[in-house]
Amino acid sequence: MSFSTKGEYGVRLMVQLGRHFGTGPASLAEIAAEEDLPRAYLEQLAMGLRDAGLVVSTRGAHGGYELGRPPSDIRMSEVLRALEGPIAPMICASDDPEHATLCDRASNCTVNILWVRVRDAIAGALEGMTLADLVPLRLPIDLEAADTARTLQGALTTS
Amino acid sequence: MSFSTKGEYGVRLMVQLGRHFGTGPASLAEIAAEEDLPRAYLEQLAMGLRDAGLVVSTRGAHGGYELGRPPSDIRMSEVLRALEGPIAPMICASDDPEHATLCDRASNCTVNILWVRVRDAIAGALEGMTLADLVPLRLPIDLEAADTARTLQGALTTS
DNA sequence: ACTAATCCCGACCATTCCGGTCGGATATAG
DNA sequence: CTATATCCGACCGGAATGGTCGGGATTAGT
Repeated sequence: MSFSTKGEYGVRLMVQLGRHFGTGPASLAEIAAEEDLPRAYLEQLAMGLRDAGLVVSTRGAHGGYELGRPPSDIRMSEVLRALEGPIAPMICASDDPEHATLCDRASNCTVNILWVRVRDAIAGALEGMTLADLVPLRLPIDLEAADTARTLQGALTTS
Repeated sequence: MSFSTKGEYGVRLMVQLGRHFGTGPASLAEIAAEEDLPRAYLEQLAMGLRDAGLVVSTRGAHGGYELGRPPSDIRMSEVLRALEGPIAPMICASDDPEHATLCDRASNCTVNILWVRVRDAIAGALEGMTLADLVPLRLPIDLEAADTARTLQGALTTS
């Protein structure tokens, strides 16, 4: 169970764009250096994010990418959907109705409800965070988040 | 974002074993036929589940596999960990402390908290279900589960 | 003892996916 | 005109993984 590195790199790209927010377009070369990621590969990801409307591109000299909206207005669920497609821990439990393929053995398939629950859990976690939560370098929010995570986990394991 | 088919097939295997619970060992050939899965491949999965102590094997004629514990005593988190290894949406956010590799750029990495939250959400969802929830063919519990899922989703999207 | 059924297990194959590269077209600032 | 960007399709190599094969060990029934 894991996200692809497309997701990882893409999120890191978005975070950097978040840090540059308001200062005009940032070139991919710049960001590739900051995050130590392959520039050519970031191009692919940036184009996907642009097609999803999350990012605006400016071509030519002094061009680059910038966020289309303030970071606090970008839910992480949107970001990962743009990068990795519909959230679907299993083919038969996809976000996207278009993409969902019914179990061919729907009669026997009681398993589906498991994947659906997992999917909703993931979607919920992603829905609950915005890019703004990830932009700051390290602030009190770090500890705070760790705390809430810990209490959440506690609540779950004791239930 | 998805589980491997190892997870899918393995869960279906476990569900079948759950249905055979109490009636002695079930052969893989039998289960392969019931679920229309490749028998040779199920062997690999069954052995992993056996090593994890979730199933017990009996060799020889009329042998097979059976659950080591009643279905209601088997958390789905255990099953998927046995099948797919530690729950880790990202390498830097693994369940297993052994397996976790720290971000090399821990200073910059505010992203980690995102993956940790997702991981906890997944683990929570899996922890909250047992094999017994998946065994019944289709009973009232189906509708009930669908209902709770729907309300859960509602709670999440409105939060 | 013989046989059939079954797990056990390692070696192996084939393919798909995906991270990543390259090269060139297009656009723009200076 | 040139330097700097994005843009975009074609391509590559390797890893992961779904899946197969064959043979050995073990046991039940006869």
